[in-house]
Amino acid sequence: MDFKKHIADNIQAGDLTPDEIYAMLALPPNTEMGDFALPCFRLAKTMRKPPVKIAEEICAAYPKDALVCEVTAVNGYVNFKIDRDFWAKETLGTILSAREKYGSSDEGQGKTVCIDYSSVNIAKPFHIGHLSTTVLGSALYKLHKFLGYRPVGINHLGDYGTQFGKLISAYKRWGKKEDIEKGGLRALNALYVRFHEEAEKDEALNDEARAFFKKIEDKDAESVALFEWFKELTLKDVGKIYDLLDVHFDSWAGESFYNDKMQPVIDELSEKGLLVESEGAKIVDLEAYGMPPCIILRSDGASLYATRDIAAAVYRKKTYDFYKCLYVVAYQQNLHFKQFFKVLELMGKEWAKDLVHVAYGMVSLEDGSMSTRKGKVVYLQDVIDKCVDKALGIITEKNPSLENKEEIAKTVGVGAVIFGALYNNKIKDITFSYDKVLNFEGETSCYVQYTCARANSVLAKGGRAQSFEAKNILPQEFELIKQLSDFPATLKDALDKYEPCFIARYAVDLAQKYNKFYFDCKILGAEEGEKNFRLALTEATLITLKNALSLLGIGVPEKM
RNA sequence: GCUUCCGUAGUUAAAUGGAUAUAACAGCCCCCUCCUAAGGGGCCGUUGUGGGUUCGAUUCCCGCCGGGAGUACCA
Repeated sequence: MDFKKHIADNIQAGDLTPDEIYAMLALPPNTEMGDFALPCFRLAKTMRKPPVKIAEEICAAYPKDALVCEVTAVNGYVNFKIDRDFWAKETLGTILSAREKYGSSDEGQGKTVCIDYSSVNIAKPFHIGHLSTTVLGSALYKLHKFLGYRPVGINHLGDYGTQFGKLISAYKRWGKKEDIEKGGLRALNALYVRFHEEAEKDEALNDEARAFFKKIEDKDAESVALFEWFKELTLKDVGKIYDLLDVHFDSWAGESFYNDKMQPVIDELSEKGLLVESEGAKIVDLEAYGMPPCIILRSDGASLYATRDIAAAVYRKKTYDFYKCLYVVAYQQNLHFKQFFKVLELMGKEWAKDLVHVAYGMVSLEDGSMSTRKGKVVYLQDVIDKCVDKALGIITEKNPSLENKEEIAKTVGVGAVIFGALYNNKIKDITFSYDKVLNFEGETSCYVQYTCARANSVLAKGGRAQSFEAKNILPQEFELIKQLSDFPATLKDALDKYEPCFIARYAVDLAQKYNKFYFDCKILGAEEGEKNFRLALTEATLITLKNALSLLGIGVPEKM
């Protein structure tokens, strides 16, 4: 239950409504002071009294009940303490009955949210630059679903552009079918890299590439067949990665899907008088909004990615009638999104306000940025393989008799890759280093998984508590209870701010609190009543940790 | 130049405008006759700079310094 609301409803402070008081309630810096606090400084002006006095008055007037066992006024704050035994009983009861649904809600009922993420390019192997959008988007997808929304995962494939002409040109010049079948996307990418090298020496290659791209557009059988083959290879390759990361999509409508959906948009822009000619191109002037113009048609008449994105947004609104449409794309494209959102607004689409660019930071290597053209990339499959290998090594060393070592190593290794990408605020840039992802200690998914394995082991030996009572609970137990009861609020916050890292940090906090409890308090050796309570606490922790990790796409082994 | 984001221990990072700025990693030192030591504890050590708003600023506003990104026909 919402203790904060209970407190807010019982406070009389000037002419403030319970909702306003609710918003003012804060958390004291430590548990000894209290569980909730009302700072009274802002009230001083309207109530025309010193904050210390106001706090004392609110404190004296507060009607104590079974829930709120202590109210104190300290230096202008009113501190409230909730009855710990009550809190514990309430929280554990909720978790043990909700189980894998603990933390879920129906706040999103009837609301569809489109999430555009991962959006891989055809013929490019999956590298660490694609990781953030993929795991961020996937976590947001799972989170929305958990909170009752209907998410639509969209992989906006990069399947259109002159690069495919280059690829066909390169393949026809230097490629062999068997090599590609054997070497997959990496072999294909090697051809792409070679093309750029050769094109530096021979300009004519670029003309050839453009010609091949035109052939695809004109539906030339051979070129289309090659392109379809490349696409098939790509989907097979990224499909493996998606399976490992537990990532799913509902739509694979890529850029080429919108080829025939742009003309109506161009017509509409033109009808509404938004399209003007400038330097030979057709643009929407955004100077009034402090932005460079949004180019809709190039001077040669070709469309651009803004054109395509506008058409895609219109299509998505029509098809899904979304409540929100999220674009999980790096901040590099901030201006692009601001521009085409504004164009839609100017077109009179009231739903333009529901488009959200979920921007995240960039990934670079220790020796500079990545470049597919130059072949300077770190492939995600390699990173995953190394993590799984390392996990397997540690398992073999620490727990040689364990069954399913490979399976567990996979869960731990993949978890490390996902968790590493989701642990910090999404806007932070990441410098990729193997040292970092291969570290399995401290604030990591492995730490959380290990905590789960411990909890599992305790439950395997002690059994699940059939019933429990909470009496005179200890500080270590209370810290854990508080953290457990905070899970639903953490999820709501994570969704509101589009920050899956809140969930990752929550999981680490919870695991830390459990480990402290585990170290300080005997579970199996305690007397019957205490033992049952601690078993219930252990099970509730395990359930919550599993729920948290599963929202990130990370599994939990029984043993490790 | 303009727009925008970022600047917190040696490093990577937390912190709805609130009370004593929080972790992890690295380094040094403790703790398995005890439920999984992939753990727990201790030491060391932080808000770039100058103003402003505020009872109160890491957080909001302005200037400066440093870094990233973007800035018309690539996506």
